[in-house]
Amino acid sequence: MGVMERVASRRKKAVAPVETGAATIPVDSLLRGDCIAQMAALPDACIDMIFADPPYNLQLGGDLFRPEGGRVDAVDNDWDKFDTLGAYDRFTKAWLTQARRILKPNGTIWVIGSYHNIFRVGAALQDEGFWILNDIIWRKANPMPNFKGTRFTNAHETLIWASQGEDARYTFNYKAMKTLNDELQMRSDWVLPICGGQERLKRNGTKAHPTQKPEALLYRVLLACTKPGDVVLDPFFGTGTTGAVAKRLGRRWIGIEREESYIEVALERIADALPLDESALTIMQSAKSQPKVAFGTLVETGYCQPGTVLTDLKRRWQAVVRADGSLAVGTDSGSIHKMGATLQGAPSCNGWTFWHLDAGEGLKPIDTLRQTYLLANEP
Amino acid sequence: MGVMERVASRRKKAVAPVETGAATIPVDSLLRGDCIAQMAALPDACIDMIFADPPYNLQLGGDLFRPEGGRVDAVDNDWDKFDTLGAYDRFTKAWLTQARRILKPNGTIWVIGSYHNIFRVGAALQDEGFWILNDIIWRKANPMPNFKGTRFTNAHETLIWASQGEDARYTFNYKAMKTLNDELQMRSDWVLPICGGQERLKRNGTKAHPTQKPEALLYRVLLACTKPGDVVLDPFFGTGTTGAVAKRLGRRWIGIEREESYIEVALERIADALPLDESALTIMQSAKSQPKVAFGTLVETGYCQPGTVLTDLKRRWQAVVRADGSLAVGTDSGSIHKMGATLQGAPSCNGWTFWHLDAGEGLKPIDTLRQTYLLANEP
DNA sequence: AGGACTACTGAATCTGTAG
DNA sequence: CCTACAGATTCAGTAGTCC
Repeated sequence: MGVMERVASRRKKAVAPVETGAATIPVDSLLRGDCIAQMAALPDACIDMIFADPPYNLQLGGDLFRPEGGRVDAVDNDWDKFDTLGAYDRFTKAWLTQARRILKPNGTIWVIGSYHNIFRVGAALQDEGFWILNDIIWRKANPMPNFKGTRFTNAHETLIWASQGEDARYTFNYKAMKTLNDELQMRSDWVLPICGGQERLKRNGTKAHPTQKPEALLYRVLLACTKPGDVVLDPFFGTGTTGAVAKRLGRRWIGIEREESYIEVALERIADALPLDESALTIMQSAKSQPKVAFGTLVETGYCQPGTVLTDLKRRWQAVVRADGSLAVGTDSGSIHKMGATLQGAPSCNGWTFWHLDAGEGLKPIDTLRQTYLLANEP
Repeated sequence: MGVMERVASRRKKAVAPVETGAATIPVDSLLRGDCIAQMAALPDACIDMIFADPPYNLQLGGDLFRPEGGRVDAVDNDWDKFDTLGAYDRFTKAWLTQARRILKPNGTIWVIGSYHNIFRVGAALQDEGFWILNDIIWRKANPMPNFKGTRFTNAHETLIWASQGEDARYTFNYKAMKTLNDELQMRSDWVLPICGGQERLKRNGTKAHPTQKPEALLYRVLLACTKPGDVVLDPFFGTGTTGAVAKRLGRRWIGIEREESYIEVALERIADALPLDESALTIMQSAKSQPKVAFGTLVETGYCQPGTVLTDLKRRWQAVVRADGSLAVGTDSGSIHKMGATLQGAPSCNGWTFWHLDAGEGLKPIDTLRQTYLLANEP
């Protein structure tokens, strides 16, 4: 039991806005202008859910070129520029304060970000009194690689889901999530593709917004944590993914956006949005990747010790497993597949079936190790 | 705003400790007591990597960090929350300050946590001047379900990897990670099982430590970001997973722990850990770390005759090798890299892979000449 | 129609050394 | 501090063209 639980349990009164009842608010509409000013104009406790995709404050350096020569089309918009971390924190506190005020006592807030900003946003949420319910990892099926080989591929973004306080009740459609996930509890990591193809909105042939979010992501968020008819506010509306999905799911929406070019695209898009049919929904959500296991994982997890000697079925060659999952044969080394191919003079090779362990009573392919691993570690 | 302001301004001096050279520090050993006091006793810039799994339950460290006199007078019933979050932040800042001081300028720090504390830790890292390189998601293959069905199954933990500053160099064994992941770049989401079965340390039949980390996790961290012989410090040592894996991988370790019951288990465990021999420890090296060969050397030594005609893969251009190792294309000339870049209109080009020899049965990159040369002339 | 091949793209804190 | 330059570096997916 962590400190935050202990502390909040002493605080019995939830520090949350008061329900105002039927205040008149502009639903299914877009408010033009600065999100803090526009939120300030809304009454207390009128929103069921807030979904926010604030600027990430990326702090990119110069141009980045791909290995084949192309230039990466980076986010260089003014709205993502902040002079200091302190300035970003003040901005975050300002919009979170308003968000907390207009959110109903039993409403929840979702915020999405990357490592550039999400830690500051998460700390600010806690400082404001929000109670974190989950952090959710959007694992991108097809992220941009790290072209220079300097870091791990940045293959995910983080969402935080929080209520007004520890004792607040909130909407969580447990059964719907379980159904969506083939009768298994929905986990905190979601595998979804990035937004591209037909879904990606274009203007004059180029992307209308640099960071358009996939509808599948919003679909899951809204389906999990709102009821039909709920009012969903997105203070950083962009091209209106939140509005489009809300409309499709029978939720009401309010968007706030200040860039006229995004507004045009968003309104047109939402006007065209139709309720999704079941098959489209199923496809959208079933980005299940089959479990792939790298040979290196077996080394890391102790299923195959570094130093183990492998051989091919005819015992023509021997290889030693190294700490990084590579195989050493004489002075040459490489992955199980590469070394198998090299030794045979073949263009490719399935290392899983080529390499064998000497198990005393005979050789067995290393694929059996993978099967053992999968048996022990499949959900 | 102090540090935060300075760090946010790009390309400025990294606020980092000074290298002290050969300071005497106690390696491969466990220091008993409070981690802040023990780190304070270590010299500046003596550690290559810090791996930290800090508590988020202040029961472990709270006594030292109760608010001193003259503390913030918080308002109404928020005082306890503010007070306790503040105490956790002071604790975090205190140990991070020491960590930053004892870490070498080109060392890196890893911290693991969950949504209860990771946002505060991440923000504190940035406030101290650390530069986040990646956030990593440990995706648990077999997490504890959410029994009450009130939230998403909490199926991951977050790690942050950071350097001393934006311009700091750091160790990242890119090629080894790529090999470990079946020839694909290692991503920021790591699928690994939780610690259980034989690996889970028991004492009197119950688990010896509530949050023992799997060795596979530390294995990947240490393999990715340290070199053999590096000194790895773990200020929240627990049952010594970091020490056991460091010993296995030929890294030196320092652990700090104050609970006697964990210390006993840790020392016994590390004593039992078997170090891998040097051949198994060898990992795949990036081309970056291979000895450089100038193209001119290949011309001088006869591996490529002056007058040889080179072409790109699509045979769009032809170039003639000159005696000084430069290439002539029409009236223009320059290095293999410069000419490749010029012809493509690209900012840069790797001439070794751009230019090809016509070898009768097909084109082969001139990089194969370099490989041949290296094989024949390496010690 | 369909397969092979090419071109392009996505929230990216993306080089290192010598002079 | 700067500039110059050698040279290392990419995954999954969509769309279009050609045969």
